[in-house]
Amino acid sequence: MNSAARPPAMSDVAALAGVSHQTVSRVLNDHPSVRPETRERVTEAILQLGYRRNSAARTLVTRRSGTLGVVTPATALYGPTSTLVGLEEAARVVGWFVSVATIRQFDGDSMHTALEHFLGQGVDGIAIIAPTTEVAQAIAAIASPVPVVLISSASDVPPVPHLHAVGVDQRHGARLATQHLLDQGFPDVVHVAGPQDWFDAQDRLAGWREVSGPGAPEHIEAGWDAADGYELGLRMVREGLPAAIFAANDQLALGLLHAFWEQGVRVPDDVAVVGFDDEVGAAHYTPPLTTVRQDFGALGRLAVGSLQAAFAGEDVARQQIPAELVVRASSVRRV
Amino acid sequence: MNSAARPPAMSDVAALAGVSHQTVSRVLNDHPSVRPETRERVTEAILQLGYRRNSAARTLVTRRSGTLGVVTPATALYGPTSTLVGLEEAARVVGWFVSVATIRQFDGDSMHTALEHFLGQGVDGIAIIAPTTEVAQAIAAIASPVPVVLISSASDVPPVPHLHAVGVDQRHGARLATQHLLDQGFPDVVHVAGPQDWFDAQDRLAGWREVSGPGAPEHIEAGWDAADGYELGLRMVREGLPAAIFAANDQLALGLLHAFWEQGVRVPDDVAVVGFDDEVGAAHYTPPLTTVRQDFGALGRLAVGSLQAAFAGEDVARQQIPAELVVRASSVRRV
DNA sequence: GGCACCGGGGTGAGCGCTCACACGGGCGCG
DNA sequence: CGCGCCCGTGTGAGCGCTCACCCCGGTGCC
Repeated sequence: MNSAARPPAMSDVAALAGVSHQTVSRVLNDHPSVRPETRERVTEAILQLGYRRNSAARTLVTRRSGTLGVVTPATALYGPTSTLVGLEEAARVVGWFVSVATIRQFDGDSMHTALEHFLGQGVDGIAIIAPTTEVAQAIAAIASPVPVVLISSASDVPPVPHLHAVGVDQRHGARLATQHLLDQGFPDVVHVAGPQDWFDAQDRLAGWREVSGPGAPEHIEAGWDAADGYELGLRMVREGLPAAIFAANDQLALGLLHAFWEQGVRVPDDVAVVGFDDEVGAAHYTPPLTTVRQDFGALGRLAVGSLQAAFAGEDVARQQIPAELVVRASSVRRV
Repeated sequence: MNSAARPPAMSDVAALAGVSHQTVSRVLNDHPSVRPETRERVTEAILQLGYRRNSAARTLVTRRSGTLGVVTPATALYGPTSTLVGLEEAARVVGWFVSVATIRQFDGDSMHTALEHFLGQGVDGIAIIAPTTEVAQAIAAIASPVPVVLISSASDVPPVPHLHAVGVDQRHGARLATQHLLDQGFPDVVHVAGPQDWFDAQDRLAGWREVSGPGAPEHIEAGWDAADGYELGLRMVREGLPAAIFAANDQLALGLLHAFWEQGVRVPDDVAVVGFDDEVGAAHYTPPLTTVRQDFGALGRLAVGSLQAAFAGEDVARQQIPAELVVRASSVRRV
């Protein structure tokens, strides 16, 4: 075993197969003009030596690393992590590696650090699971030599060169949820909105407003956490319950359900609740939660496709994926 | 602007600063013997040119990519995603990049593909969020030229060179949960176990058995999903309720709570429930769930530390982190 | 028969960096 | 005063690959 010494290089394979290093390269890159028997000889030498192409050398000369950098918030939240998984799978299909950087804060500094991190690494493209307006502004301010795709529903991403944007149509999802509640006969629908510096929160609010109309009550702004929903739920019980609530995500809805259950308020009889995300477990909340599902697999594919288009020099418009309503017990009054 | 042409190289910086490329390299690598004024001149040239060190070239010559490969299941499950986040943060602290590969199945083929993927990329080390025995066996069968750390509670990982293992002490956590229920005065504790090809499930079962003793009723094996817990809960209601249940994860517990709530069984009055994971939202289940929390940040640091030790040639034993019990309403009978 | 052309394959340069080593000058010390 | 040593810096090789180009021999066509 010479395992520890130095991994085999292309020249070693070439020597063993009795060809030039260039022929080995041709075999590796599926170049057509190699005789089948030569190809086979090379392939066997590769196997025998346990040869693996050195990607650093390849990257050095081609100036392409085949790596996609993904910036994601440092949380185990359902949306971002699902998006990450979707991205990884889509990237792998087209032969890209995925490198990850998490950020704790969405300020310009963190974003700048993360981008530098990736650019120094030589990624070919960057995807940013970028929820807040602040992030978007930070991105816009940084001149990236590689294409960047912003994954968010941002309806108003500033038009920056190299900056694409894809997302699930949050507004559409919010319309579905709100309309569903209205269709159930609830006279009006209160919206518990997420932090308004998040695009998703903005768009869910906008979708709700489109359907509920100008006469609807004001929305209530909250965070994303179940604790926020819980506090709010308790306050509602004290100050008066609406007929129906559209919560900006499932965690908020979960907190509301908790508060209502604790206070003896029945859902959906006393108040109907709809969430957003269809988190793992949402089908087993008490009661099972009506919510809006996003196709993160499709989202990942869309993001990757968008980057590929960017490489090809195409100027892709913003692309959106429709959302899907999942109706469960929390919004359907028993007859 | 010559931006599109070719990114500036070390030699460009050197020319601008009036030094040799080697001096630039020394500045970049914080080599002590550079005069402060020279250093400053170089630094300024770097800034002026927007120079970024080409990591491919660096990797090529040093044979170190500074990249950690992480293999993780392709799910948004709380445990794996939290571990991933913990790993990324720990890796970044020591200056490593994190590259991710997700796998859908835990068979040897998938693992082999993922490892080849990383080895071809030239990672310096690999962390495997490796839940099943099958994965561990697959790893053991692959000779990796770089250190591999298995992140799992596996008590019986086969001793393979270069294969380290770290984890949260699942058995300890299970003992805490079970003992807590016994301390509350519940005569016996039924365990709803996870899939027994998962290390975590095995160890949680083992910990439960250690405390509950041989006289305890048989455990019930299930999956990891809330749906499994729900089915089981319904069956328990039909066939007879235990006094207390220790579920192998929070999702199972959530399903149980759902079934019980639906059937009018009160928790914890009729049956107490404890979960495992302390997922986001567990504090707002109905009722709030007593569960076992794992410190994923510490886990990531431990894994990274273990790899660093491997680089240093140390032969590190398996390392475990204690778990922590979080008591909430689902297991505490109201007085 | 001469020439173009194409399949199959080889040669050499160079990507941008680090490493080993060389080199000159100042300083301490015998 | 001479020698050695260290500080600060430069020189050149080479990491393993791809790209541009060259070369040779067989085939088809005028």
